[in-house]
Amino acid sequence: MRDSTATGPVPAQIAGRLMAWYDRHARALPWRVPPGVAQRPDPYRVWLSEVMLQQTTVAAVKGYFHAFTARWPTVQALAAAADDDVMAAWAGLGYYARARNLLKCAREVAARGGFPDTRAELQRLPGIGPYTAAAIAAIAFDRPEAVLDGNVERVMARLFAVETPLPAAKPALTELAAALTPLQRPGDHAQAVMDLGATICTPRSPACGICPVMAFCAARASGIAATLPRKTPKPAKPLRRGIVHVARRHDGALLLERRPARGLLGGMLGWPGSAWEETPRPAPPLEADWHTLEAEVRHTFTHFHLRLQVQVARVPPAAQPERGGFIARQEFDPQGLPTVMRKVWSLAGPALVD
DNA sequence: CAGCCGTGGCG
DNA sequence: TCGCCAAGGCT
Repeated sequence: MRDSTATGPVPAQIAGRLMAWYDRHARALPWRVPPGVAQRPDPYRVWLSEVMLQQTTVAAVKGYFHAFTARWPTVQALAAAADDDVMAAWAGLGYYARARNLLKCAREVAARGGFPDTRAELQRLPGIGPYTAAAIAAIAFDRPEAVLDGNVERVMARLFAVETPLPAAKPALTELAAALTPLQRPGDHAQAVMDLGATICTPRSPACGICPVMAFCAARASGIAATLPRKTPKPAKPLRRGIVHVARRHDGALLLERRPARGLLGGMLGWPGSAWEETPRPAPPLEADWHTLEAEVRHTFTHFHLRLQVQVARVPPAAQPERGGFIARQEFDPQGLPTVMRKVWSLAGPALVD
């Protein structure tokens, strides 16, 4: 539902310019039906791509999208997948709550016989918030819903010279985006604004000279385009430290532990170790002759920097760990680990070679 | 509702 | 090297 439409002369002109530009310059993307093709995209592929694209770049998503759609071509297939297989397939993409919610959502959708086709119903599903619900409704079901993501926020802030910093400006930007959304081809309009933000109206050094709506842009007119949108400064990231333990049994098996379902790296496999805090206390998963590696692993999460000390040990076949379990060398695939754990393996693996 | 939640690329 | 940023959602 919108409280306004693109009926005013200026919004209609802007939307028209955007659509004409999109018809000529739309990027070819694996989940996208090109403009002008009279065919609705598969809601499953729209949903999957939109969830993967949450706070994630197109380049990072492409490979995962191909892997998922090849292995699970339908929402029914994904709904029937094993949890651990989906988590391992998602490994490296980040924000692992998305993968957990993806499975929950797939199972709800499969059980009800398909995706709902309205924004309100879509938003009741796990992992689908205001943005994703609007995007699926507009792109897959041709509903005139306005999407508001980081790209749209930036384009609206500049077009209409909104100087209020985010997140306070969000309601105003939402209204502007809704006022610009046309009743015809709302899905293409949404993708046009996002494409514009991704390729021309970029965060730094926007290419205003080739922008299809330059003539309408208030920020461009006053020379402040590159300074918008304003944002309230974020606090600095603190440094946390940790100690991880990589145990290799004589038969090659490796000691791994599945992390708690919620929280950081929730539900993912990892190496056992200490908590990550200012001054961690060692927490070896079993008694062994631990050897500390010289190099540390450095990694940055959303809200803190991490430095990990890595300890390795070879342990006898009868070793009984207090936490985690041994995984046979042949079943171990570092690609199924989150990136920080892959970094640990890249140091520990060579140190444990026979 | 503000804090939590990954990762990689870029300037 | 470092901070910013990306097709946000959950609690």
